[in-house]
Amino acid sequence: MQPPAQSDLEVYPMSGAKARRASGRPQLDRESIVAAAIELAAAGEPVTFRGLGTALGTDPTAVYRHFRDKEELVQTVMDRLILRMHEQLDHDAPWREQLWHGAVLSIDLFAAHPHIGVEASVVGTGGEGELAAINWILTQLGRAGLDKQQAVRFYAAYSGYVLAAAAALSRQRLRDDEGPVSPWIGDLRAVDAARLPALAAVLPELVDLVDRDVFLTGIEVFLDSVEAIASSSADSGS
Amino acid sequence: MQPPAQSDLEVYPMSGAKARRASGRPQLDRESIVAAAIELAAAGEPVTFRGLGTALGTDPTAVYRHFRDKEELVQTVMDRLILRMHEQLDHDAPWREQLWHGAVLSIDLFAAHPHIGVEASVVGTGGEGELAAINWILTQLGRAGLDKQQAVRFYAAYSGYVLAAAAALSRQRLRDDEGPVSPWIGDLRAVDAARLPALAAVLPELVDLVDRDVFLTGIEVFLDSVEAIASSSADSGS
DNA sequence: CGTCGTTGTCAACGGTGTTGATCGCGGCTA
DNA sequence: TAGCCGCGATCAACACCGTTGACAACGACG
Repeated sequence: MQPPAQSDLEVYPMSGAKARRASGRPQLDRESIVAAAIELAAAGEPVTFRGLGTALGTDPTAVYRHFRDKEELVQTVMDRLILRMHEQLDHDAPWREQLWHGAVLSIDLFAAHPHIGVEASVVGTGGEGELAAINWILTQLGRAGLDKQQAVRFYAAYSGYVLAAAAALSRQRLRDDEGPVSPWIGDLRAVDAARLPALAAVLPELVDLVDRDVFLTGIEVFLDSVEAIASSSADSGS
Repeated sequence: MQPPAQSDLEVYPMSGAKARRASGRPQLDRESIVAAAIELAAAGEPVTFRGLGTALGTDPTAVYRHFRDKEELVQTVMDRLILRMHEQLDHDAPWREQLWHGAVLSIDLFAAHPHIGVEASVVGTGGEGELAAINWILTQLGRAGLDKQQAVRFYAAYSGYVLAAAAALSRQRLRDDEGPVSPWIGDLRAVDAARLPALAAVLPELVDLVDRDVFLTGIEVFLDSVEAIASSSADSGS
């Protein structure tokens, strides 16, 4: 985790007048590219090959020597973010606290890198971080008292929901940057109480759920249901 | 639904030699544009201004006279799809059947229009369809026995999850079109049983969860938990 | 010492959303 | 009825994006 000698980016003697070469030998590797991408995303800027190029002091297309696609790049970056989340967990805490904390960390981490976070619900990294996260979730669900079948089902629900939340929140962050908007539900003055009674009845509660809280309450719902299922199956089990 | 006189596209006498005009008067309106967009999406083709133009027999940029953005277009299309889902529901069925059916309908409808569905988890239409859907979900949750607070919380969880599922499934449909891929979890031969025991233990169950079933089981989880919460609060209530 | 693979460079392509000026038709007003 | 005027379609162009292929420099290797 200690930052390796990474600052030697433009320190080459540069024989000619033109700045064309800058290519001694190594220059780029997956690590530095991913780091630059995360930095860009953290600054709220879009992660683009050209932007990556200027950030790294190289030609944009040089990235293609280390990543086949933009998709492979984004996947790697996302996997790194998931890994960060996983590292910040307290693996000795009670299962419910861990799952809660992990969800909050994921959502906030992705929302802090919006241009990456938007893609969250739609990719699936297949990398080290994701595998570790799956294993962790399954472990906690097992500790909660779920059997294998139940754990797998709840895993799908949990991760799907968290990633969706992260994507939606990132999206919102991006929109807020380019102009203030009304809360997450479109224009709720248009709600006709006669035609949509159930909606109108809970309108104040809905407006209270802003931003991040919308999703966090969803997580609580999920954790509640884990407890409910676990205890009920424990009843029938003993 | 009957096709209106829409075939008069290039049949104008055309005073000059050039085919430039073709513009009598009406030509386009929001309705026909949305219909064309849905048709494109249903064919698995990307919804693009240029493609929309050729499909409608007009200049691509003509669409801008009826929609401010591409985003506004996509939102409108999505809202129309949600409306279709809502219309196909049996509003007299038991709440659990309705919520289940609605989830299945949503997921399948979006997956049948992949290039629109991918955006599902990330937009939020704010239109008529979405409002009707919210009202419907809240109504069913109320019938299930949840109070207002609980209903709002479960609504967030339910809709977020369904949309995420739709987006993920659409994504998968698109990928499958351009080349067969391994199942939803990346490369699971790389799983190290010693480092990731919980994952390795349920690996067969995970592989069984393919495609759409991954998400449908998640829906069941949510519905189970609705029942659990509702009955437990009914206990403490009486 | 010559060859070869790796890696950065450069120019270019095709596709995207989006904008501005232009123009023709139809409805409105004088 | 004659003339204005605005709305909607058009066309050309812009900026940006991911991606490709040919090329050049450098280290490694036989």
